[in-house]
Amino acid sequence: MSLIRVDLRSRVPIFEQIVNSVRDLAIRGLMKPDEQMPSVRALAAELAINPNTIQKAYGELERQKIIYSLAGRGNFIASDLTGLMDTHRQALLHALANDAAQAYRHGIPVAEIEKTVSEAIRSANFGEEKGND
Amino acid sequence: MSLIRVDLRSRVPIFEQIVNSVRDLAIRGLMKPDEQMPSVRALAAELAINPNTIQKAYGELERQKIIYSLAGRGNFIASDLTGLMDTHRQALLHALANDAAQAYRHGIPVAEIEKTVSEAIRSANFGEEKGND
Amino acid sequence: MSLIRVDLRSRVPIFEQIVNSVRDLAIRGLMKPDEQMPSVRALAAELAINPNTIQKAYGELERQKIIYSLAGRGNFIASDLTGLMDTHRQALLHALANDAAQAYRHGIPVAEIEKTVSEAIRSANFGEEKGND
Amino acid sequence: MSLIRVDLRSRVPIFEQIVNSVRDLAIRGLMKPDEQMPSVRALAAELAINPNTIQKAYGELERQKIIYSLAGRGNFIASDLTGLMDTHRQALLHALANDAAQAYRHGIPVAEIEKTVSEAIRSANFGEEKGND
DNA sequence: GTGGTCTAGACCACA
DNA sequence: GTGGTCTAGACCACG
Repeated sequence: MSLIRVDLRSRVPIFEQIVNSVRDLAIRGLMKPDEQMPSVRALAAELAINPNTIQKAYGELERQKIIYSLAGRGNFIASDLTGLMDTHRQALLHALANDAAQAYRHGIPVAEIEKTVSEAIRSANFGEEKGND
Repeated sequence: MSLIRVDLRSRVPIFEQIVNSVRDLAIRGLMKPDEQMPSVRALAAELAINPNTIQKAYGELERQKIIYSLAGRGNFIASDLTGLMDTHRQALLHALANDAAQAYRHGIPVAEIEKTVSEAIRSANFGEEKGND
Repeated sequence: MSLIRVDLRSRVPIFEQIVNSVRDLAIRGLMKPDEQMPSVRALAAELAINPNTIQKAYGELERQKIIYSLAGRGNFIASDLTGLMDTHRQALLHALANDAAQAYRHGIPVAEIEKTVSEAIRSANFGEEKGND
Repeated sequence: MSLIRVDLRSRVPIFEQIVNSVRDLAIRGLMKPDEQMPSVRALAAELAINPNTIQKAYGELERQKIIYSLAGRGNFIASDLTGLMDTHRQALLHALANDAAQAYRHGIPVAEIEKTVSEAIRSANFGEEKGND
C-alpha cells in the first residue's frame, strides 16, 4: 500500500493531487531515489480511481523529472533529486518572503512578524526534536 | 480608471481575481468604506471583460460582505471592514507561521529564514515609503 | 479549415503529430503570434479525431509555450516565438553536425560531404528564389 | 564483453537499440563479416536485459540480413555487407542533404552551415584519429 | 506483467 | 460557446 493520498471531494484535480503528493513524498525522503512507484493499475485500484487519471499524473511527474519510466518495467523515483530539492527550497523562501512583505504592507508591526516567525520555528523544533542553526 | 487589475492569462478565474483584487484594495485602504465601486458595465469595458464575469465577482464580494449593493444606485465598499481586517490579519500571520515552520523543517538554517524575512520587510518598506513598527 | 494535418496510419501518436504540426506552422510563420487556434471540438471534428486527443496535444503545446490558453475563449499561438525559433535553429544545426560527423566516421570522403551540402543548398535556393549569405 | 550498448531510459525500444547498435558496428567495421555474435543468454546477462528482448533483436537483424544464424552454433555477422554499406551511405548523405537544405530554408547563412559541417568533421576526426579524404 | 494511446461519452467551471 | 477533468473500456508494443 502506497503513501499516496487523494481527497476526492477537493476541487483540485485528482491527477494534480497525485503529482503534489508524490513530489512531497520524494522531497521528504519518504520515497527514495530509484524506488519503484506503484504500477498505474495498482495505484488506480488502491485509490479507486481510473487508470487514465493515474497515467496523466505519472506523465506530468515524468515531465517534471520527478520520476522516470522504464519500458515494460514500471515507473521509478528519479535518481537525482537535487534539482527538485533546490527548486523547493527556493519556493519555500520565496513564499516566506512574500508572506512577510505582505504582512508588513498590511500594517502588521515588524515585532509581531518576527515573533510569529521565531515561535513557528520553536514549535517546529519541538515537534521534531531536531535543531538546525 | 479603477485600481482593480486582472491577468487574462492566469489560470485563476477572472472573477476570482477581481474578488481578490477588491478585497486586497479594501484591506490596504486603497478603497475606503462606503466608496462607490465602478459600475459593472464600466469595469467590464475598462478591463475588456464580459460583464457577466464582473457581475459574478460582485455577487461573490457581496456574499462575503466586502461590498453592498443599493438598488439602482450601484455597489459600495462595506461600511465596516474591521471583521475583514482581523480575519485577513490572522490569515497572513498563519501563512507566515506555516511557511516559516516548513522552511525550518526542510533544514533551512534559522539565520537564513530570519534574513529572508527581514530583507522582505526592508524591500516592502522601500517600495511604499511607509514604516510601521 | 486549419492547416494542421495528421496521418492516422503513421505509428507516431496522433497527439504528437498535432504538436509537431503546430510547432512547424508556427516556426514557418504560417500561424502568427496571438492567432487563435481552432477550438478543441472544431479541430476534432475536422480531423475526425476524438476531442480528448486534441486536448492532449494542446496541453503539450501549452507546456512547450507554443500556445497559451484564455479561459472560456480558446487557445492562441504564443505572442513571443523567439525562444522557439532559437531552439529550432540550434536543433537544425545540431542535426546537421551529427549527420556530417557520422558520414565522416563511416568513411565518406570530406569532398563528397561538402559537395552534398552545397548541392542541397543550391536546390533549396532554386525552390525558393531567395538567397541568404 | 561486446561493444553493443543500450540506454534503458531511452524511449526507443531496447530491441531496436540493439538492432541499430549492431548495424552500426557492422557498418563501421567494428564487427567483421562472419564474426560470431554474443549468445542470446550471454548478451542478456551482460546488458541485464530479458533474453526475449535479445531474441527479438536478433530475429530482426536476421530479417534484415545483417546477421545469419547457424542451428546449434550461434549467430554470425553476414558475410557480405556491401549492400548494407551502400544503403547506409545513401541514407547518410540523404539525411545530410535534407538537413542542410532545411537549415538554409530557415534562413541560416551558408557560411554558418558550412562552418558547422567542417567543424563537425574536424571533431569527428579528432575523436577517432583516422582521416579520410 | 508494464506503460502508452485512443475512443466515447459525461460533467463542470468559466466567459 | 470555450477548455479541463474524469470514467469506462479497448488496443498496442515492450519485456
